[in-house]
Amino acid sequence: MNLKELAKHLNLSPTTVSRALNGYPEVGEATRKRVDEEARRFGYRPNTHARRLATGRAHAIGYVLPADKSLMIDPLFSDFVSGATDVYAAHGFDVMLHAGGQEDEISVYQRYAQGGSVDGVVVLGPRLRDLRIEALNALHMPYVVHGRVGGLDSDFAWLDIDNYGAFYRATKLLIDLGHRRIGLINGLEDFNYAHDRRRGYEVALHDRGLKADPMVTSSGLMTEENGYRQSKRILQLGNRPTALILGSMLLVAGAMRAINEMGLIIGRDVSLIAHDDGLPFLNAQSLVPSLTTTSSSIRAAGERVAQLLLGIIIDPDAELPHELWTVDLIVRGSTGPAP
Amino acid sequence: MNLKELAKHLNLSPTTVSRALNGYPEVGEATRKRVDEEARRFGYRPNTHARRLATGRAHAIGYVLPADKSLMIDPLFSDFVSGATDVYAAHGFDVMLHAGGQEDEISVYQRYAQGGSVDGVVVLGPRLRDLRIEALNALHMPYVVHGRVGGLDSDFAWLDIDNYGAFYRATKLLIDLGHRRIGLINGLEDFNYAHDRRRGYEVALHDRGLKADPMVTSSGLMTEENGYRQSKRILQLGNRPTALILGSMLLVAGAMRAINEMGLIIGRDVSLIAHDDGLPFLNAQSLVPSLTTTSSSIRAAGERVAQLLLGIIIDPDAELPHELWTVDLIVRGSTGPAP
DNA sequence: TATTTTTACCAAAGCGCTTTGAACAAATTC
DNA sequence: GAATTTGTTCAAAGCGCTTTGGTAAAAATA
Repeated sequence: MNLKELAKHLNLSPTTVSRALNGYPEVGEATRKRVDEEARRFGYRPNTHARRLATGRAHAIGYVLPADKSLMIDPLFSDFVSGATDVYAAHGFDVMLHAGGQEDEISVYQRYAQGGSVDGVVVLGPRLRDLRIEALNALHMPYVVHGRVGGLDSDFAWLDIDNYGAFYRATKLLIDLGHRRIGLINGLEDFNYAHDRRRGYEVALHDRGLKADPMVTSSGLMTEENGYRQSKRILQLGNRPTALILGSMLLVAGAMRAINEMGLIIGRDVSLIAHDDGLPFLNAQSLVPSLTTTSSSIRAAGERVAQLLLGIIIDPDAELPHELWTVDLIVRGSTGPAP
Repeated sequence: MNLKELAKHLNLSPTTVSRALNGYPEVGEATRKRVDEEARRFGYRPNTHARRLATGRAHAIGYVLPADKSLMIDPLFSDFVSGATDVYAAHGFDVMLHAGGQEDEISVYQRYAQGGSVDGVVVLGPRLRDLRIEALNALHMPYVVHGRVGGLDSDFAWLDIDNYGAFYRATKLLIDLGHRRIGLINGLEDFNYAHDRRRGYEVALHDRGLKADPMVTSSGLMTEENGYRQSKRILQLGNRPTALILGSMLLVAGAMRAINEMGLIIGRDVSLIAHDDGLPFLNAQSLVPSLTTTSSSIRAAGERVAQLLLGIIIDPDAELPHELWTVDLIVRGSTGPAP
């Protein structure tokens, strides 16, 4: 069942039916109701591609995951996007996904732009110097960055959490508890978020007259295994830290394993603070002892990014949004006074 | 730059240019080369929607995640789909994603079908009785199920791993090692894969004259927390099992926490076998002791499902594929003789 | 040389929708 | 009562591509 058939069935022109369904004012109330009813009765849906061709709008958003599998933003992605698809669907937008392929992200963007496949994209996991931003600008493709990119002159739309502030406060909390030697098990510091976190950590130490010892920090993949390895390495040092700050719950899983294995007690021998993205499968509160965290819902961020992106697509003249979310520091049982 | 402009620039008709680019035979070698070169030079890409409207093919595949967040197939999804997008891209297909929305899956399928948005869908996480299959049949929408659905008369395309066999062999291995009381921490048994695993477990026990004690089994979300809770509950029983079989690595993370907390030694006091989907962030081999697993790459499965789906889309008359993958039982350090 | 086949190209129709410009009737204003 | 405005409707063009049904020139056949 297509528009023409529906129109013929209703004894109306396709024009009128199209307008009735799309809520244009120049159509009588009676006919509008009649059209709506029959359309529903026949289960009529306009052909997506015809509509897109006619309007010039793709009504789709692109999510392109990095080609390099080792970058591992994966475990977060499902949650990040699951909040978003509902927002898009409410506006009649689809989500197109390209994940971990051979083709690099910028090529995918070019393909999207030239084929008119999407009206905008979400940029995930921005690096310190990220070529994607300038590529997207050149393509005139609307986008919102989840995170920020340093060292760029041009303005761009972003939503980020205050990674700097979060780790600053986490470090400060530990210092206030008497810890003087604090380890950091960070994500890959090529990523802006991890870079910001380290800065927060270092500045907090410096503000209290302490200095960061590279021996007790690390930057790497946020896997359970790496959490285990790094925390073990750091806690086996002669002058071992009394506290660790970790970039993700997966790192914590590994760290707890190492700590248990070494016979140390969390919250007594070694305090732990980690960043918690609110992933449903790894709960900070239910750990024993429950975990002190810097918390921010990645799902909520995904949802909000979707709204922001729709905003700049619908009104291209609107100012580019910048949102910096403060991060909750939730003190639970894994942090205690320095031994 | 569109076809017409490119054609004018080349002093050719749009017809010829289109045919040249799409590899049709009725075009001279010299002109073909000329067209290809100029197209590349101008970065010409056919408009996706125009092509789709003209051909009647969406050149897109739909992935619809369950609306119910509690079902938690999420942590696997990124990996499952990341293997697939490359396969699709190689055939010029896009991936459309709808995740965790208010709208139930069948409604999304209807929307896809009526709007012609996708040429096929992948059905994820099939339940014991799954209404999606019949809905898709009614819509004449090609699909491949990752997993199987019981109790259906109609034939359908699927790729599944041998969950029954995997847990049968895992259980048998433990029995052979002298274990007589073996716990099972399973996924939600509303899912077919978890149902099959329990069957494998129960039949293996039965074959050796043992019977499953409901007290030492559980069926629930595959979260770290649930792994912790259930293993703790089961291991605190008066007559405690000497081995546990677990449905996922996340459950293992929780179980290890419980086991450490109770002062038990893995591989000595309690043996562990878990199913490993090969998620990059949680590595079975690197645990201490390394974990005995039933292993199957969810990424490889995702890739293969993509190939199968493309197969039945490209040739609708082809027979519906059914692939049952055997699961590797990899014996490592977490399994030992019963104490 | 005359006829058929092949090769290389093109004009035009069509995919299903939206949107522009026009038309007609009814309601309002002068 | 004539002129204008308003409210509803429609015919037709157009979005950018593919594809059908040609045609003219070149090559092969008779």
